[in-house]
Amino acid sequence: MSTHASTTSMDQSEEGLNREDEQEMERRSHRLKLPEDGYEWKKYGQKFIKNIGKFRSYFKCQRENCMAKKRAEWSSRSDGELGEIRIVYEGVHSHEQHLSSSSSASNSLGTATSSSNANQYNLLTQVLGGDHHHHHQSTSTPRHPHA
DNA sequence: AGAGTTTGACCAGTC
DNA sequence: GGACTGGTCAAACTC
Ligand SMILES: [Zn+2]
Repeated sequence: MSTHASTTSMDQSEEGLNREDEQEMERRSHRLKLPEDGYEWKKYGQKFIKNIGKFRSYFKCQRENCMAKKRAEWSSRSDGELGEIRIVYEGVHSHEQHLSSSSSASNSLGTATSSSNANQYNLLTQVLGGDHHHHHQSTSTPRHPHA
């Protein structure tokens, strides 16, 4: 038996998508898109804050000379329905934002830079356990200027 | 191939 | 001193 017959069975060398792969891909295709703010961010962490029952993602500006950070927070919904996403900016940018609203979608070559993959992140849960004490700290609650 | 993303583990601060 | 939380890093994975 054995005798690796040339391409064995589950060889995903180049073209061989298994159901699991497709499932994974499909799962991955469901990502949360954050509103573009004109800056490029790199996600470096995500955690679930059980205290508030919300997810929190951590982003950092991609500029080498920029240390601005961004924090995205949203409620956890098992229905797949996300509440409102609150974005908190920390630090200041030492550069002007380059990405802008209009003038995007322009590619001489069809490099498919489509804005489809602008800001897509996967939602997952991190288990946090233990709720005993309560802490009171000025939870900055930014209010909107106006509804 | 590379950049960007994902996820668990680690660290620090707090009580 | 231990326990818990929030924040960050790094390896692994994806595209
Ligand atoms: Zn910046």
